[in-house]
Formats: sequence, structure tokens, C-alpha cells
Amino acid sequence: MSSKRFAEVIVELKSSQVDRPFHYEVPDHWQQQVEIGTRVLVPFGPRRLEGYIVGFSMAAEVTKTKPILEVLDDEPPLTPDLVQLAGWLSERYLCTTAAAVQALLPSGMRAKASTTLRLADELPFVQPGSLEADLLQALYESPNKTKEQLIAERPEWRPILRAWVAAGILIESYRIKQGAQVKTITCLRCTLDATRFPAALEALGRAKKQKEVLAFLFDRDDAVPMKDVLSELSASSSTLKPLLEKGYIQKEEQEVLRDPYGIVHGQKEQPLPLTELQRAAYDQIAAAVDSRKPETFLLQGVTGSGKTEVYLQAIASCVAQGRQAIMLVPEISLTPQMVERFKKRFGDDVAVMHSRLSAGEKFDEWRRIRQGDVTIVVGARSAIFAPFHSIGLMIVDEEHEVSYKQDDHPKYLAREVAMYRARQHGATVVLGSATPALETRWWAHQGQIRRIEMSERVMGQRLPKVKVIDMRNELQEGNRSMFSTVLQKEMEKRLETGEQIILFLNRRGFATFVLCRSCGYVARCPECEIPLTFHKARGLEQLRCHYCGYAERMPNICPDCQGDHVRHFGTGTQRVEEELNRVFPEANVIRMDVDTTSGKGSHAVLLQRFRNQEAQILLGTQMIAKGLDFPNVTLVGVISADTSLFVPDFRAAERTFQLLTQVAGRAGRHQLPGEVVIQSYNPQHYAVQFAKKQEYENFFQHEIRVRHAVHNPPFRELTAFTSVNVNETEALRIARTVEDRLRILFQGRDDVIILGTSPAPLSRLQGKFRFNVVVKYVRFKQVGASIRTVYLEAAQEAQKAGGYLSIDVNAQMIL
DNA sequence: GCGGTCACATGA
DNA sequence: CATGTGACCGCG
Repeated sequence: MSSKRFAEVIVELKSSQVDRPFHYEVPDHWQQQVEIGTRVLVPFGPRRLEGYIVGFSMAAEVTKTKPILEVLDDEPPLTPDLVQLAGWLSERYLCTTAAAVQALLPSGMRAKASTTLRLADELPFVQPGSLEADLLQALYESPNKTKEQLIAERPEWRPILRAWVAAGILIESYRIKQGAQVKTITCLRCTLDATRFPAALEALGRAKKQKEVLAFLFDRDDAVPMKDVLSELSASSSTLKPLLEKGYIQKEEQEVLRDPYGIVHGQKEQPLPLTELQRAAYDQIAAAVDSRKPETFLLQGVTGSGKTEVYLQAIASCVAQGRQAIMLVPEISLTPQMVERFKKRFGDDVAVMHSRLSAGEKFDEWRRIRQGDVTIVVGARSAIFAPFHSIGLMIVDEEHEVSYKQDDHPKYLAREVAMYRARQHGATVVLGSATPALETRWWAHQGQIRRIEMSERVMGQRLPKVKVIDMRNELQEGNRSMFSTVLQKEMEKRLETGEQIILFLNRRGFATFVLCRSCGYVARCPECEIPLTFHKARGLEQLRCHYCGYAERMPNICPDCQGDHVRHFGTGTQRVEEELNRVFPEANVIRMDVDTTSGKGSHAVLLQRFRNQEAQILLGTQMIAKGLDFPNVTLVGVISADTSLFVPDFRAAERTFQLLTQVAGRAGRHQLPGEVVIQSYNPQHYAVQFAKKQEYENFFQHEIRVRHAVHNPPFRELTAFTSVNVNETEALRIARTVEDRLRILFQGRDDVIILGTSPAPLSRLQGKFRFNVVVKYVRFKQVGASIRTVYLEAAQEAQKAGGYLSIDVNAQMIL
């Protein structure tokens, strides 16, 4: 045998102190089974931990070692390229390798090792009434309790347990419990062959039902699910018992995959004919996939230009080459209709991945991918980690969406992960949007990305007419309603003709805060300092904090000046609904917001009702802005374009433009011409003006100059440190430490700008103080190592101070 | 991340 | 000195 190899294992602990490989001996009987990516159970100090093999080293390099205790899977969960990806994630987003590994595997993958205890023959002598006596009694009474359970019950038993194990009074053994279980169903099989079957049937005598069951199973070659047998023959399980006892039939467990969507039966849908523009886009993408060289496209197509059909056909051509494809969509647009479209085109070659699946369902979809049962994945952000072995194409639809940035560690950006995997696999990335992220459009301008434009709508419909209403004039003219005269008139028209209306409430940031019109008092959450929002449920007027859930009654008089002019201000969907009921009492309204769509599937139900024309007006927030397509909608109203413009965020203009453009795109996608009314107190703002004309390119030209002037993306990348602590001075101190160290490290570097310590826009969340330090730099490669050092050191100090420090590399939003 | 251990305070 | 408590050490 060649010289012994030792496994380098990353243990499942998310602490920077242990974020390095540890060496373990591979027992001979596992030599064949372990490879890079294998999940193992290893001894780690006094504990047993799950870990992943990330490499091997030779004996000479190893100083200390213990043997691997267990190999946890038949097939390694991670492929070597995923191990490499985990390494990259940890470097790019400054997280531990363990955290990266966890992000790229389905939740529920984690196994739990538990320790069982058995009393040896020799019993300990214990003082009656002592801790030891209690423990001994517990061990007798519930011998199946694990060591972990006992310690959780009475922590003071821990040292006794340790002593008894050392003295040989207790014998430990461990058991592994998989997180998500492989689901099995019980099946029945006839054990008899043709020679013994007649005799057995005879022997059953007058047991008619038993004979039926036996004959039924004898006719089948395969095992049949028990519940099918019972329902088919309308037998009960008691019929089976004698057959099992006689050994004529046997039970066996068969693995099944949970399939949350089911297989779509019937004819697979055929590809649709492509327009000239679609054909041109398809040809370029398919050629890139063929070339097997990594390449990224920006597919910039106006709403209704038919991007999805291009995606579908590009995926088909990729799959035809024996390679796999990943399609990312924003979580919100991962609707049943969307999934159905893929299932209809590709049948059961498709796996679906999103956050609303149960842990078991996720695990099973993941296994279908890993085992090669499917070639296509449709999913939200994390689907970019699908464990395919040869990816040909990755599509990021609506690539500008903020939801492509993960909000906890590792705070990855799906678009970047796609581009990294493309380099690993020689794959093509397609970033699709009508309103691309400014960065993406800029990279296309610079030539790093190839841009394909689709500027015409497939059906040749005209873009909707957009009117911008200056709300300041309305107020001057004495219209105190939230609907301008124009919007109200247009709505009346639609209600008469029976056409439908979508009302969009741009509620980002400041919603319905409560303000005293006499003294300016604003009701805030005592914990978070965030303006409370007004809610009305079952006649009860309440103020609630959107971040921590705090609630109080709506005050009648101002707590500050005792005046009686306290009003809720801004506009929430509920208030618009009330106003609608007042102005148009005969109209049916469907309201969609967090309150009405919390239940599972309620989102889809409401949309279906609107589609069935059970209501003339659909009223909602961002969640109705995209992906919707209703033939009978001819009017879209935006109550106020302003709210998102004044969010303290450099992307506010971009977001507002994108939102307004998307919303406007909802109108008139079919035969009927569409109209859009945007109300604003700042109608002259360029984001509003360019959205009105649906001019992305002009908006881009304008905004890019703004970004350049103030050194914001795409000219610099932003990384944000957030120091969090219940103690304000400590939070501030850590943030200042970060700032000071960064200033020292980057002294004299004009490619780096440090924005000093400032209270975070959400300065108090859940009773904790938050301070931000933001670094702007040109190339992460040139600053990453320094930022990492500062982060690791300061994070440790923050922990000592009872708080924590988090980091967001390439932050999309500073919160 | 966390169990073990060590240094030190507290109390009789 | 026994016992409790908090910091920190090191895991292969």
C-alpha cells in the first residue's frame, strides 16, 4: 500500500477560530469510500462533530490525528467543485468555510449525533437524596434518554456523567440521526413462487379476503405500496397479519421522493415560434453554450418582449447536449403558474427549489438533482448551488432584484455565484431584465458582458400611455383625497366599462407613521426607534413596529403636547382600501399585502380571484409589481412615487425607476390599450420622468454620472461593517475601532474611501444599537485581505463586549 | 462553538 | 479550604 493519506476535515462549527482543516486518519475499511466532499463524523476534543472532507494530505505533513468515526453518506453530498465553491464563498463574503458549506446544502442535511448511555454491571454507591442518586434513578426510569437530553434537564449532572464514564460505571455509545429523513413507504411483496402458490392459496381455506390479497400480490412482480393494496381490494390491515405471519408475503420499505408539485401529465408543450429578435438572442446564447467557454450575457428586453421563451429554448438546447441548466427567479415570482410552465415544457426533468418547501421536500428535490434524476432546476436564490456535475447554462431572471442578495451569512449575491460557477463549468450565464442593475448595464458597456437587446414587444402592443400627476397642485386646488382628479376619473371609466384596475402602493421605507399635526410628534417603537405603523384590525386601532412586533393602542391625544391632532400619515393599503370603499362603494377590491398574504398559498388564491374578475380593483404593494399578467387590466395607478425616492439609500433612484417601470409594464399587455397614472409630489425627478417614458437607457446615462460623481457602484464596491450591541457605547466603540484600523491600513490609498462610523439607518433594532462603517474600494482583490484581518480581530472584540460585528461584502443596501 | 480547565473571588 | 464564576484555551 502507498503511503497513508489523511483526510482534511472542515468541522461544522461556525467560528473563525476553527475555520481551518483538521487532519483525521481514514480507517482501512473506509479508504475506498472517502473522497473530497464526503461527510464524516469526527472526534473533536470531547465532542463528536459532523464535518466535510476538503482534501487529503500525506503522513509527513500531519502531526496529530484521530481516526474518523463514521462516514455519513453513501454518496458524498459535495462534489469537488462545490468544495471549491465553498472555499471561494468564504473568501469573497468573509464567512467561515463551514457557513459556506451549510449555505450550499439543503437545510435538514445536518445530522445529529446523540450519545446513548448504558449502566455497566457494577453499580455506583450513592448517597440517598444526593444528585448522584437522582441521576441513577433517572437512568433506571428512562434508559432511552440520551446523554444530551439528561444534561439539558439537569446541567449539574454533567460532571457526574463524565466521572462515571471515566470509571466505567456508564458505557457510552453514539447514534446518528439524519436531519431530513429519506422518506419511505411500506410495500408488500409475495414471497411465494409458482410451485408453492397454489398450495398456500388452498391452505387459506375460507379466508376470502386473504386469498384475494395473496393472489393480487402474486400477480405483481414488484412490491406494491401497502396503502394501494388495501384501497384497491378495500381490505383492512388486519387481513394482512395472518399472511405476514405465515410468511406468504413480506413487508419492505421503499424509498420515495416527496414531489411537492407532482408530475404534469399529458403532452409536453412544444416550443413557440420565435420572433426575429428572440431568434437572434437565442442564437447567440446557444452558440455560447456550445462553445463551453464561460461567458455572461445581459439580455435586456422590455416587458413583454418574450424573454421567457428564449430562456426555455436555450435551456432545451443546453439539456440536449447532456448538460444541466439552472433558472433563477425572484422568490416572489416563483408562482405555481411559472413552475407549471417549466413542468409542461420539460416534464419531470425539472426540480423546483424555494423557501416555502418543507425541509423534507427541499432535501428530496436536492437528492433528485444530486443523483442526476433531473437536468433542470428552477428556483430562488439558493438554487444557484444545485449540485449538478456539468452545468451548461445559468439564467438569472429579473437580475436587478434585491432578493438575489442573501441577507444572512454568507451574504452572497446569486449573480456573482453564477459567474463563478460558470468559470468552473465552462458555462453560460444569462442575466435577464427590462431594467438591469446599474452595475450589470455598466459591465456590458465596458465589454465584460455581452449585451443583447430586445426592444420590441412580441405581440407588437404599444407601450402604455403614462401620466405623471403633480400632487402639489391637487392640494392647492383643494383636493385632499389621496386620488388625484385624473386618477379618479380614469378609475370611474374602467368601472363603467368593466375593465380592471391595479393600484400600486409604493410602501418601501416609511409607511403609515403617526404624526401630530400640532407639534410634529411621531410615534416610535420604544425598542427600535422606528416609526410605528398604523394597523386596524377588527375595529381596533393599533400601532405596530414592523421590526420587532411591538404594539400599542393608537393614542387619541398627543403624548407630547396633549393636542388632539394626532393623525396617521402616509398611506397604507388599508387606508387606500377604506378610501376606495368610500369613493367607489360599488367596486370590489382585492387587497394584497403582508397581512392578507401570510397564509400558505393565499397569494395565489387572491391573484386567481382577480384573474377570474371577482374584483375590479387589485390593490397592493411591491408584491404585485412584477410577473403579473392580466389581460383585462387597462389602468395602473401608483398612489405615490415619492416614498421610495426618499429612502436613505444610494440606490433609491434606481429602485424607484425600476419599480415604476415594472408597474407600468403591467398595463395593456394584450389587445386592450393600457394607461398608467403616477402620482407624485416630486414629478420632476429624473427617476419619475424616465420611468414615465420607459427610457431605461436615458435613465442609465443620467444615473451613471451621479454614481461616478459620488464614487458609488459600479465605480466602487461597498462593504459594510455593522456593530451591534445592547450597550450603545460598546457598539460605538467597536465601530470606531473598525474605522480606525481601516484608516491606518488604507492610509494614502486613493482607491479606498472610508465612510466613518454612523448610526445605522435602523439604528435600534430589537433593543440593540447598531453602527455602520462603510468602505468603498475599486477592486476587492486589492483590499480583501486587509478587510478580513480587521473584521476577524474586531469581531472577536465585539463578542467579548457582548455584541457582534457583521460584515456585508458588496452590500446592496445599507441597513 | 463549546466543553474543560484554570485562575481567582467569595464565604466560613 | 470548599465552592462558585468568568475568561480563555484548544480542538487534528
